[in-house]
Amino acid sequence: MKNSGRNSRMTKQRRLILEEVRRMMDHPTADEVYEAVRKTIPRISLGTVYRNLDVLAESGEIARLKNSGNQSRFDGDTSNHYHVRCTECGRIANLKGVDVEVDGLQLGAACGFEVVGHWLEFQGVCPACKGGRSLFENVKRTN
Amino acid sequence: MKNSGRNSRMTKQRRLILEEVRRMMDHPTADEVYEAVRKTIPRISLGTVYRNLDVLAESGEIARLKNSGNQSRFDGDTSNHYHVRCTECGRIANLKGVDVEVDGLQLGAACGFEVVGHWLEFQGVCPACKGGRSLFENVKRTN
DNA sequence: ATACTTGCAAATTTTTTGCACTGGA
DNA sequence: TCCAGTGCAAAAAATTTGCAAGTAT
Repeated sequence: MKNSGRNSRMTKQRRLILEEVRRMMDHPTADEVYEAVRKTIPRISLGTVYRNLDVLAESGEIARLKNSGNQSRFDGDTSNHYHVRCTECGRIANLKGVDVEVDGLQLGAACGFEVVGHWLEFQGVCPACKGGRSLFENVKRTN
Repeated sequence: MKNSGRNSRMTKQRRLILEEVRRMMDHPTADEVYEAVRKTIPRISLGTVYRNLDVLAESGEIARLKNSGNQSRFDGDTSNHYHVRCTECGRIANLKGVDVEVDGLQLGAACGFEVVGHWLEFQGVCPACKGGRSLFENVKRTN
């Protein structure tokens, strides 16, 4: 909806932000992206990061994750996959090789909407949070 | 996690907030709930509304919806159902009678998490946004 | 050259919190 | 009675925006 009909320019800020979001596999927040890109462009502003994350999400080059908190998280991997979120620490992991068949027409008949997509996310307890004595105690915890 | 092991009291503010969220079928934001309860308790504070929405969501009496924007929305209907969100106007509708079978163990094996639940939401275009000339032109638009 | 983009700062929006007082169980 | 809950106000957190200067195309 934003930026419609206009040209967009690949500035070095935008390119770096895109690269960083793609490199960071932990679904970073805007602030985490800001901290990351600052290492390369120290004078970049947080506003620029927000503006570019919006543009990139709008154009589909990155994905904005849904969340029940108040901080957006982004994913540089836009290939078809779902996520699992740890209910204990909030960590998000990718879940590939799983898909849900959606009969859009049937759903549309049920609700009156023209269904164009869906969002599926799982909740669970990650290996690190399952307990110190588990088989997964060697998994690094980031918080 | 919050309020664990302690007593909670059903004050008239908390009861009213719960009633209003249950009555409002349009998945209101905290501010919309505030405006609604103010008609009955004019001196209630926004902080109280936030605190109670948190408590009620924590105890499972209402649900906090996931979203990709920056304002939490709540649902007073905690029965098992999914949502459809309009990509044009943001309106959210309930979708009952649809369910997804989740093989938690198989998923767990795929990602290492102990899967305990899931969130599924559909995106679509609502009747009112499908266009003025559609069969749905008589559906009320709220924005 | 044009107009999209940036850095900076200020402003907005949304949510949280400290504190003294109140009231539910 | 007693401590969770409230109103109020201030603060914090998250995001957006106005503007003059910079830069991709």
